[in-house]
Amino acid sequence: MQLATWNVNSLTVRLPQVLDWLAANPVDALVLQETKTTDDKFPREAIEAAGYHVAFFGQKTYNGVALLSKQNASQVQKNIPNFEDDMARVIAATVDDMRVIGAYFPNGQAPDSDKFVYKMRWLQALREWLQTELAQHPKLVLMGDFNITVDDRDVWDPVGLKDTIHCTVQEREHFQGLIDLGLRDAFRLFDQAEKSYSWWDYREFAFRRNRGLRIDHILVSEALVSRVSGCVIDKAPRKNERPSDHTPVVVTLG
DNA sequence: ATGCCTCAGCTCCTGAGA
Repeated sequence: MQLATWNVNSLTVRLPQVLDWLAANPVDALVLQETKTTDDKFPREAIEAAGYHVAFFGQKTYNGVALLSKQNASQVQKNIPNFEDDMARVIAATVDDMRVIGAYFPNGQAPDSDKFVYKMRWLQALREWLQTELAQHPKLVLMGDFNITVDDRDVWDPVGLKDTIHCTVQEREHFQGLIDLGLRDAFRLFDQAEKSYSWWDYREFAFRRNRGLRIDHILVSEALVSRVSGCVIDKAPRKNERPSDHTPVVVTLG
């Protein structure tokens, strides 16, 4: 079984790439972030025609998430319960025997901004909700665009970007808070190439120069760790014409 | 360079992304 996450930066623009990628990588579930489309315009038919069930939760212009799955998804949850939020950032569902959560974490903009304050509040609410989710669903996968680098290995220039957005101590403490709930960073369960990233700026030939960040993650609960047989970043879609700035991350479970 | 790309939209500029 394979699960994947991809921030597509507009599903309207990237739908053909998503369908092509699924044809080549028929994963059992795929969560998307930054669909940037309202639910009435969501391309449900095209995705169902590709053999996937789909649950989605969007808004105009910004944010928006979706969960595609070969098996039917039940108990669909949109956003964090009991956390007031204007933004469509979370979609969760039960697929097979697993709770699958796709999330688009707030960007945060800058450590001294109001958006950073919101990011901290959102992270705290996510952690509290996940604690209850884990109690109900010990087999749980949290994946998406975290907008957090876990440590300096995830940063192309850790000196120059020290304490900047995605690299602050506060963000990393929140990431560790998720780990402390009993989750593991699937990518680091395995030996990986140095300078492995999941996002590259569109500017300054950042992809070609591999000036990137690893901010897209897949966390698996302890109950699933023994089943995880691999986790890779698929850089191929970043080489497409009109690529997303993010590329998919894929985990394989036995 | 508060820039460099890319996307959406109250679209020919602006806000946001990371």
